[in-house]
This record gives sequence, C-alpha cells and structure tokens, in this order.
Amino acid sequence: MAKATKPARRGTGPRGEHNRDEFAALVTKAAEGLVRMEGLRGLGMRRLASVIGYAPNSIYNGVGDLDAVVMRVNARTLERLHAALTGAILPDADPRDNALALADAYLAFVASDPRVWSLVFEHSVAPDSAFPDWYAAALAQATDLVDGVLEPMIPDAGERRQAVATLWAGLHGLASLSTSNKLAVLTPEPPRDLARLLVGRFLRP
Amino acid sequence: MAKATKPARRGTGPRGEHNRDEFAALVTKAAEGLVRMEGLRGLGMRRLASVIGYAPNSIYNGVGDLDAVVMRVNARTLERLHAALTGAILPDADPRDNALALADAYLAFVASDPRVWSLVFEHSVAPDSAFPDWYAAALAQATDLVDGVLEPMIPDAGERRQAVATLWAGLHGLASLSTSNKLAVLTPEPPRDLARLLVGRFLRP
DNA sequence: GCGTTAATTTGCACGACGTTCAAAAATCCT
DNA sequence: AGGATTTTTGAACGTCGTGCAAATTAACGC
Repeated sequence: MAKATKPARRGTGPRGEHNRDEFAALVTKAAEGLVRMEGLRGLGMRRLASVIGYAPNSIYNGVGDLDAVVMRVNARTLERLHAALTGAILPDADPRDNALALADAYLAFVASDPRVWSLVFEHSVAPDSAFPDWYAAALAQATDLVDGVLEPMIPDAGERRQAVATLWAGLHGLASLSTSNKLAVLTPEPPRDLARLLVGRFLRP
Repeated sequence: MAKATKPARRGTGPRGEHNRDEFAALVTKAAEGLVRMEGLRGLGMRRLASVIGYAPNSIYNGVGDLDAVVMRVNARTLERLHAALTGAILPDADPRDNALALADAYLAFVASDPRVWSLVFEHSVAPDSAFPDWYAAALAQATDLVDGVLEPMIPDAGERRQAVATLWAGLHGLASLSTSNKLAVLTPEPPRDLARLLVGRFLRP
C-alpha cells in the first residue's frame, strides 16, 4: 500500500547507438549548428541536450562542460579554416599573389560562417595562464601557411615571423570589426577590398 | 493577533543622496571598476547593486538593464580613448611620426586597461539592426583624429577613408589578439613594435 | 546459464542569475 | 495640510550550468 503516487522510474542505461567518439562528434556538430544560427548566446547545455535527444548530464559524461564543447567546435573551425586556406595557394604563383589569395580566402571563410568563426575569439581563457596546446598547434598550422608563402619575399626568419603576426592580426581585425558590423560605419568598401589594400601595401617592394 | 512572524518592513523611499545623473555616474564607475578587475564575467546586476549599496531594482529604475550599464561604460571608455589619442598628436610634427605616435598611444591605452577596452567590442549588437548613434559618433571622433593626421599624406578623401579604416582595423586586431593572449604564441615582440611595423610599412612613401 | 563489475543515462536539486511586480517610504507641489 | 510623484525595496518567476546518486544496460568471468 501507500506509494500510490508514482512508479518512480529513473535512469535508463546505455542505448548502444553511439560509442564515445561518435557521441562527441554528435555533440560537436549539434553545438556548431546552434552557434551558426544564433551565436554563442544560443548555445546552452539544456538546449544542446534536447537537440540531440539526450539529458544534459550525458554531455557532461561523454564530453565535459560547456567550455569543453566550445573547445571542440573551435578545434573543428580551425581545421576547416586551415583547409580553406590551403586550397587558395597556387604553388607556382607569385608570392604576393598568393598572399593576396590567402587574405581573400580568409575573409571569405569568415563571411561564410561569421558566428562560428567568432566563437574562436569570443572564448576567453579562463584564468590568465597559457591556453591549450591544441589551439597553439592548430593556429600554427594556419600561420605556417602564411609563413611559407612569404618565405621567398622575406628570407630572414625573425623578420618574417613579425610580418606574419602583423598581417594575421590585421586580417583578424578586419574580420572581427566586419562581423560585428563595426566596420561599415567607417567605410562602405567590403572588408575584402581593405584586406587587399592592407596586404598589398604591407608587402609592397 | 497572529502575524507574530515579522513586522513586514518593505520599501524605504528616496535617500536624497544622489540626483539622477549622479546615480548614473555612480553606477557607471562601479561597473567600470568591476569590469577592470574581473572582466565582463564579473559584472552582474546583483553584484553591481551590492557594491554601490543599493538594491538591483534601483539600477533598473535609474539607468536601465545590464545592456544600458555596459553602454554607459563603453561611452566613457571611448571618451577616454579619444582624450588619450588627442594628447599624442604634435601639431607641427611629420605626419608619419604622428601616425606612429597615434598607434603607440592606442596600444598603450589598451595595455593600461585591457578588460575595460575589451568590453567595447565584446558587447554584440542584439539583433542585426544598426547600433546606437552615440557609438558611431564617439568612434568617428577617434577615427577623425587619424584622418586628420593622414590628410597631408593622402589628399584624396575616399582613398584616405579606406586607409583610416584599414589601419584602425589593423590596430584593433593587434590589440584584440594581444589582450586575449593569442598574439604571444605567434611572436614574442610586444604588440607596440608590431603596430609600428604595420603603420610604418603601410604609410611608406 | 548466472552473478559481478563497469559504463551510461537520467531525475532531481542546488545556487546563482537577470528581470518584473507591486508595496512601502520619502520628497515635491500646491 | 494632503494628494501626487518619485525613489527604493522584498519577493517571486523563469532560466541557467552543474553536481549527486539512483537506475538501467552492456560486458565479462565462470
């Protein structure tokens, strides 16, 4: 007798539909989709869980907290950016043309997926210590492309490293202000024109 | 009888210590201090209220919601930036030297108050419509300084506008990556050196 | 076959957040 | 004086990220 209230069903156990890596990929792709449509604000633990049809704690168990999810999305974004930049380089072209092509490809990538790209930079490193190694590695993979393109023009390694960092930051600034609509108040030109102006003037002989 | 629990004191009425503008200034300065110490994450409605010794609703009544508070802080930041940049210009100096001095002052300002400066760009425009006019005005006040400095070098107004926007975005990129510790992985030089490299190469005759 | 162990999945609860509502207190205006 | 207006606040609502422990399933030795 008593206990007429509820049968008290709790917990269901494994479904056997996904192994650990597949589940992480499922979570990452769903999170990326949410960010693509509504930005970082639209990415919530409960919402992400409901999209993939799981309880929030399953994400905690299989991937980690929200920061871990964002990290996975950002890692994927940097990989996609690397692929897009690689495809823009013509091995036998003039180095200056390749640099301009890289700038073009970079801004085209940002324009095609602004919110997902912004996530990489909206995410702030929690304390003030150095951030994850995979980020530095993925970033180096991208900047090394620029470094390789500039090698014939700037033979000195130290000088070239400064040029790569400066150009990378400059493109980042153009893309960042552009995606947040803070560049259009300064000039009506599309950011790609300004990027060509920046790279062209910077690499002028 | 009954009601032996509490005398039920609620609401106290005006204190007569601040008029409306003074209260807004009090809120803005307290919010700026919180952001300066802990960044945007450290700025909360309840916390801000407790710092100034008021209830959260008083802020809603006197200033508005959290977005309004952030707007006030950002307006003050842009005014301070404008003042810092103005002080860096020497009226009778070489235009190129003035441009380099402006870049130096900009990065020095960012380095001296990185979190408060970042707030200006962390704040995203809610929907996708155009953002407040005071922001465009305060920004124009700053970029017009650059425009004036470049006028002797680039007489054509359209060409100069593009140059101003490009340099502004480039400096923003350097400052942005620098404050988020994403520039030090590329090169050990301080961002100010890279800014001089950027401006110097861009304005090279 | 069965019992034990490990891995998943979940409901519930906790504390904190931004914000709204209506009540209470002080000031202002005539 | 006393009504009207402004300021201030406690309480409550809905939401969020996350921890905890129970419940269910799969895997494995025998």
